[in-house]
Amino acid sequence: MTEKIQAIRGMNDILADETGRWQSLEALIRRVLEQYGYQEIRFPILEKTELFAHSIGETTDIVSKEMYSFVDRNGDNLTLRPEGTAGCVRAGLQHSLFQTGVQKLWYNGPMFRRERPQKGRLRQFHQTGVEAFGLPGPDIDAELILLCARLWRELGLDDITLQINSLGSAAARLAYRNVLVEYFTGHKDQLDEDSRARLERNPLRILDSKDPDLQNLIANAPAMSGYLDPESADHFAGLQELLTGAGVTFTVNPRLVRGLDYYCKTVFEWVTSRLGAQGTVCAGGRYDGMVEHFGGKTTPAVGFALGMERLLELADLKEPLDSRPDLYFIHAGAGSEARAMQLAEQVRDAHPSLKVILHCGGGGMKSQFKKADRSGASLALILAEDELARNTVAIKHLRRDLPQREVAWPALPGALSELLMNV
RNA sequence: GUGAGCGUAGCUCAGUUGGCAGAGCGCAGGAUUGUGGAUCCUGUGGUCGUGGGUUCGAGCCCCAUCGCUCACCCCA
Repeated sequence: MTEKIQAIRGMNDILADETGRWQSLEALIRRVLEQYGYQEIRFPILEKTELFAHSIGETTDIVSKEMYSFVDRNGDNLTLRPEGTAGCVRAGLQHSLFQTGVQKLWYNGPMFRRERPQKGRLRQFHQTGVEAFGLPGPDIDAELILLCARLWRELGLDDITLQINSLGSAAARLAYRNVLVEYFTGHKDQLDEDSRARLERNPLRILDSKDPDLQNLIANAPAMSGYLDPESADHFAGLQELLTGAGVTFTVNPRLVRGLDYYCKTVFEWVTSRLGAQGTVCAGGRYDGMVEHFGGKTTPAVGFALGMERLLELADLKEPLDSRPDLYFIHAGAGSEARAMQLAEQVRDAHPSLKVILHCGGGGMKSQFKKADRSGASLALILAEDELARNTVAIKHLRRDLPQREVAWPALPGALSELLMNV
């Protein structure tokens, strides 16, 4: 047997019976973002590998083992984007967006990471990202968090909790890093294999470990809060004040460090316990150094990303409006098909918002009625020998107990207006 | 990359100590030659994931392999 062709592992199809829920989620998010004055930006799925390596960090798991990278025909190293922030910054830089003051941007689309798929984690997954450039204060951090809180409210999600932390300035982070290395080196015998490797490459991540044997050691580790530079400490205090004032409840989690290297100062994560092992629905933070790092002028920046698949699993979303057709046009007998097609076009001209299915594929009246019923249409239009001879169309109610009518062809659009106004 | 569980019809799943591969749903047709839904009848459906082994005989036992799922790791 020839092997059935299959999608790549972890890259799922979203079929027609699911796209309605996607559309309503996307529409809701778009509406809220526009409410806050954010504008959509679109940038490529493919970028030069160095863009991600230099922003996310060479030693992070994403860059070191999870990227879909390949060599282009001209020798360029290209990578399917594992996240959106880097591409957004690149686009902003390339088009001098950061010269003109504040930019509040959002984007939505597929991201790619070559991990082992599991619940809430795919190799191609979808994120909505929101980024704000040019604002240094905690006010914008708070606005982003309030925006998220509004989304959860609108989605009817009340079991997502907020965790925040501050990583401090680059210098403070470096100082803290040294303290941590010293501490963990002193307890090297207690560390597991992964954590020992991280001691060299990314010691902050040890704080994130879920290994139960390490929890005691981690709990006693020196906390970042003790090493914050004054400016970052003020910023963090300011953020907490704003959140409290806005009535947002949060937990300060001193071990929240996030997996991407570019974060500084504020980091935050919205978490649920309803999703198994992948409980993070939304996460982000401040990355003041990135624009400058790529050659732009010093530009403060904050952003976050939403995991669309994870959100879809949580939210009880309805199909947008009614996906069922309004009319199902049945026709039979010589000459009926061309005439029905003509009439269907006239109905579509007169009523652009109606869904009109013209029966295709032949078959008897009985089977056409069956299909009309299964389509969910509220009305059937019938054009067979009798009607054709009389220059009329019959209109039959499929959902209500009302008598069948017969109207002359020119009167069809008008008759439909009447009927649909009564529905 | 590591570990565990699961692969039988388009879908959901039965399948006894190893003995003729099944049901429901769906789809198609009919009972009713121009009228759907409820009911009844008929039909359509499969290299039992794949390859090997044990056996007179394998969906079932053994080995390998691929795929899916969940978890670790990590992350949205």
